[in-house]
This record gives sequence, C-alpha cells and structure tokens, in this order.
Amino acid sequence: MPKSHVLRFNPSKFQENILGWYHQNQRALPWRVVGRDKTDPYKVWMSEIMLQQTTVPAVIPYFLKFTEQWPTVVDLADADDAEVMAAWAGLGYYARARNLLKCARVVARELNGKFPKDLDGLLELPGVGPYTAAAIMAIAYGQPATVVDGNIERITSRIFAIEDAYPEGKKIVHQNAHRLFEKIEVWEQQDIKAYPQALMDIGAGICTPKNPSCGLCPVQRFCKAFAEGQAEAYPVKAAKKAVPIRHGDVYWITDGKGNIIVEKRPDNRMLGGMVGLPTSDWDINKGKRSENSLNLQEILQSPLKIGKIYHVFTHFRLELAVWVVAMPDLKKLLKYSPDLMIVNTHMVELNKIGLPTLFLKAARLAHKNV
DNA sequence: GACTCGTGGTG
DNA sequence: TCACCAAGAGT
Repeated sequence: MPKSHVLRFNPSKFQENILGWYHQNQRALPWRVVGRDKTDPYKVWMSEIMLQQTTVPAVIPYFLKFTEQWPTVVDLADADDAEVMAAWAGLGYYARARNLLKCARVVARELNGKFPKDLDGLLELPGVGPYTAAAIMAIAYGQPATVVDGNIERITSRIFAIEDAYPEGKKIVHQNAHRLFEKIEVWEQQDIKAYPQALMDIGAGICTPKNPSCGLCPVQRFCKAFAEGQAEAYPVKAAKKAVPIRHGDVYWITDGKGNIIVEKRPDNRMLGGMVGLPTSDWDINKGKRSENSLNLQEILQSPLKIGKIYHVFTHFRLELAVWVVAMPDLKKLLKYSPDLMIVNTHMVELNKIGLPTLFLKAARLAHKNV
C-alpha cells in the first residue's frame, strides 16, 4: 500500500482543528459561561448530572428551574427532599435526583460549600462517576483530564476504526480516547475547558450515531472509519436482548370529592423516591411481597376498570390496567403505611407533587373517565 | 461484567 | 410502530 494512503493520527493537529471548529460553531447553552465570568463549579456539576443519559433539549428547562430556585449548593442542600424530587419529576433516572441532593449536602456541610478540585475527591461524591469527575475537572477548573462520554467514545472508535465489539470493546475505546487528549497538561485553561465540550458538540451534531455529517467534520482527515467509508459502522455494539412486557394494575382511589390516595415510593426501586399512585406488582415479583403499601385485594371492594396505560422503560415495557375505586373515607387507608398521602386531583396539585410520567398517564386517563 | 434505572425524540 | 438512543452511575 502506498504510504500516502496510511492514515496517521496527529494529536496536536487534531486538537487544533477541534478547537478551531468550536470557536466558530459552539452551541449557546445555559450552563456555558460566556465572557470573563468565572465558571461556577456548582452549575457545571448540576448540568453534568442532568445530562447523564439525557438529551440537551430535555435538560435546559430543568437546569434553568433548578439554578433559579437554588442558586448555590448551600441553597440546594437546605431544600426539602420532596421539593427537589418534585422539581426533577419528568426528567427520569430519579436516583440522580436523590444523589444530587446527597451530594449537595456533603459539599455544603462537610466541604465548606466547595466542590473538590481533584479527581479522587470528586469521585467520592454521590452520583459523580468517572465521566462527571473528569468533566468537572476540565470544564469547571480547566485542569487536565481525559473526559470520555458516549460522544467521545463514538468519535474515538471512528477515528481509530476500533473493531472490537462492545461491551469488551469499550475498554479498548477508552484506552484510545487518551490519545485525543495527548499533552493537554500543557494547555491554557480556557482550551482545556473548551476541548471536551467541543468534542461533545461534534459528537452531538456531526459525528452522530446515525447518518453522521462527515462532510462537515473538522477532523475528517484523521478518521480511519471515514477513510473506510464506514463511519456509521462504529462503535461496534452487541445485539440487544428483546425487551420483555410486564403487566400490572394501578389504582385511582377517590373519595368522589376531588381527592385521591398517593404514596411515596421507596428508594432503590423503579421511580424510587417519587410520589406515585398505588400499584400492584409489575409481574416480576410474583409470589413475593406486594410492591404497594396497601393490601389492595383486601381493602378495595369494587374497582372499576377504565382502561390501560402503556409505558416504555429501558429494559421492559409496562402495561397497567387503570382501576377507579370509590372510597368515601380515604383517611381510613392511611393507617396502612406512613408513605400514603391524600392529595387533591387537580393537575395543578399533581404537578406540585411531581408525578413521574407513568403516573401522569394514569391520572390523565382517570380525569377523562371520572 | 451484567443489570438496573426514565423519558421523549427520531428514522 | 418500533428500535435505537442521549454529557453514566450504582449495585
């Protein structure tokens, strides 16, 4: 093969092209500080937690709401759990919200309100893993760190045409990702802050999972996958398992006067820490303790089925039959669990509580039928 | 490592 | 309609 066809990776040129592109094309995002304002680690941390496995458009309104309501980490640490969970409702992956609050309290009360400035310190914080710790180091502090998220994984696997299939291939990709950050330790802080964000912008807008816009890519000439005409083939991922369907029941227990029963769901399970409607098991625990706090079969006399709701989670689909139960004295049910509450059914009130989307679907159906 | 954990957009 | 998936972390 002629030498001119051998693709050679030049880190400094690659990095120069990435940063040059970013100066012209970076997205205006609320957590990106413009001008000479000092970067606020609190806001960088907040945005990174919210962005985990979540799209930028989904995050923006939540980020604005959170930073307005709790402008500093001390404000957030002093907030009520229920208030924070309600504000997070709809964003998903609710363990992030529980850890967000835990982390804020550690920083506010044990670390004097300051986020750690070293990787190991950051990694000890609840909800902060390898990606987020590196992102805070680079973006908030301008300190050298190899930041590897899904975007940078994808870019890396294409630049080097890494053929090892996931999940094993992920390790190889991460090892190679360091090559994109070669000699970053001698950069200016502003470039260190910009670089990972530049890579992620390119990943989100150009080096996309499907139909990548290689014609617009500032580092096309370094890309082995592009040279092969196979950019979209990377990263190589294993086939996914079929998604099972689970079934269950959800109960709209009403006193006929505009009130219903809801329950605070326990941590460490689906929608943990959130308020929801009482439900049966979702098939998975047949023969085991019921997932809800009520012994529904004993208590509920004549439920009326009004329809079904459908919801898709990451690893299963859920079909819940929605039952309406008339119960004039809801207070009688409260003795069964301290997690039960009586609330008004107006959507304004339900929104204040912050129901996950699954239960909003049930509530909307009930409103139409009651 | 393999699972678990939400939601809404997209082709 | 459906499969895929988005700035991952915890267990």
